[in-house]
Amino acid sequence: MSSDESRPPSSSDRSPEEKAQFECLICGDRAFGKHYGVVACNGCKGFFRRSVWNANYYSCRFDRQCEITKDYRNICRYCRFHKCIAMGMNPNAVQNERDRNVTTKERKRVLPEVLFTELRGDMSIGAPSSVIKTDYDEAMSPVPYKRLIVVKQSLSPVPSVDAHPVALALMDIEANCNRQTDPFISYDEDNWPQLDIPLEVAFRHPTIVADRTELNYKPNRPASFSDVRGNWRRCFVLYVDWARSMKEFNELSFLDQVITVVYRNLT
Amino acid sequence: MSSDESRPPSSSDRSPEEKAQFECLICGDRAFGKHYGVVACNGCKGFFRRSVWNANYYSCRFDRQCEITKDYRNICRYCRFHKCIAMGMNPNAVQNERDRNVTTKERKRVLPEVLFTELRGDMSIGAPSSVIKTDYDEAMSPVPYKRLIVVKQSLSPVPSVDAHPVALALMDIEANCNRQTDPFISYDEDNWPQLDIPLEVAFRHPTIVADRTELNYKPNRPASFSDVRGNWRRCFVLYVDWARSMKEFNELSFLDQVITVVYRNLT
DNA sequence: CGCTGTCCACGGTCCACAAGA
DNA sequence: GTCTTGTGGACCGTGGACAGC
Ligand SMILES: [Zn+2]
Ligand SMILES: [Zn+2]
Ligand SMILES: [Zn+2]
Ligand SMILES: [Zn+2]
Repeated sequence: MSSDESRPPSSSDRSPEEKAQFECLICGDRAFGKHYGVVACNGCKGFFRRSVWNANYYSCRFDRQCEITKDYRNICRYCRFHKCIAMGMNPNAVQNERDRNVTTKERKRVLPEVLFTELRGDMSIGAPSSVIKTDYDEAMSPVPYKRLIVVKQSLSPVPSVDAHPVALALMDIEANCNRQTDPFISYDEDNWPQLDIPLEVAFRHPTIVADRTELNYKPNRPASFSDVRGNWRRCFVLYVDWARSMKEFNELSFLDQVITVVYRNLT
Repeated sequence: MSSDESRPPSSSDRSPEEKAQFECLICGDRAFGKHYGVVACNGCKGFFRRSVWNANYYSCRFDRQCEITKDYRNICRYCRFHKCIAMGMNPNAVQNERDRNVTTKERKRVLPEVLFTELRGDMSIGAPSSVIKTDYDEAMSPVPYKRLIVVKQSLSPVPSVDAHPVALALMDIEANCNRQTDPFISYDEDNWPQLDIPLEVAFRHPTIVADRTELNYKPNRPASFSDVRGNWRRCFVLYVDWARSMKEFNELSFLDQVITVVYRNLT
């Protein structure tokens, strides 16, 4: 996670006067310790937690390169959240809601307890239209925590993307999803970061997984493992775009189910 | 999780690599040994200790049936603490900062041969109003450790609850205390668990002692030993409810004293 | 209202130590 | 003496509450 810092990054002193202070890796504000794996200030800590919890879709009004500093960190939530991820903040470290404390007046918060199904065995899905027919009531079985996990070493044989039904299905998806690209590409194609994030977070912030690079289905060379992984991640974003475009017609939990059906946990 | 570990539940290996792991009886998290008499994880261990120490009143926001699992164990303190008790965690094994030297025998004492009989003939207490008048400065005498002990075998003859002044006094207590019932009854009436807990803990978490079943003072049959014990436990909860309802007017220590005056330790 | 961030209570990991075996 | 076992406690990083914006 964190490379060997010259100093131990744990906030050793809680003594009131001389508490060791560090610099928030996100915004540069002063920090007193690690949060979700990263030396961060309290503001970025709370922001990250709320971002993981709340069902907000962030978008950047500018060119996705907003600089995040102490004074301007609230200008763009999209770029702030992406910097949190880029700096290594771990969404899995965000825990569940806890018991409330007695001192409060009754406050109501609706936490959508999204459950995902576990898909075992082969990834045998058809076109998206057939996926939609999946009975998701049955799929609501209590498997509490699904994650989207992408590791760098792809060891098992991976079928060619071009021949896979997923890829075939993708080609039928709406053309505007296919055409959707991002103006600013943040990931180096040969050096994708590893990911291990809750599927829900990935669904809500798909560009964490991959940038919307231009899609190209024509084969031009034998695919390497890196190619396959990159394609897979790009396809995930494409699927999410597609699913989100039907958001008006479906329940959110249902869409989560669709995503879950498509991508199974690779652990 | 270590599922197939069918070894005796003493954490034999502390060796770094293959330390034997068990499953916390409370939440299912991995555990390395017994805590307070029960195979439990470190989290439940600390939670139980703090619950016995701190002056917190837990309450369940839901229906008192919250499932306690690793991921969701912090959602309801009430149900977590009750599960600790139900699984056999022994509050007496929680030591105090002061008297640290508790013998292992004391810690491992499950439920000794100590007999409880509070409903003896000479327990002449009057109505609660008279109890309030008790000089509690005198009662403040250093009696550090009171226990509420209920064992299953009630051997000595016990007078009928209906004729006892305790029962008579209860009938004068506020009607809303009488009417207070719990939506979910967890104890099987014919199979109460034995109890041996500090009185303070019982005072703070009365539903450990008994559920708030509907009260009925009318005699309809000769009371069995089981009936008397059940009534006594139910009455204890009623008394605690009553005492707590006057919390605004009295010091907590005073209330503890009241309870202590009413129920004395027979160890 | 809704989001932000300060501040605080508490959760859980890890360790020293004490009592037995 | 060593080893096992289970304490309390320090510690850091969680979430909660609430005021401010
Ligand atoms: Zn920051
Ligand atoms: Zn931006
Ligand atoms: Zn546990
Ligand atoms: Zn509960």
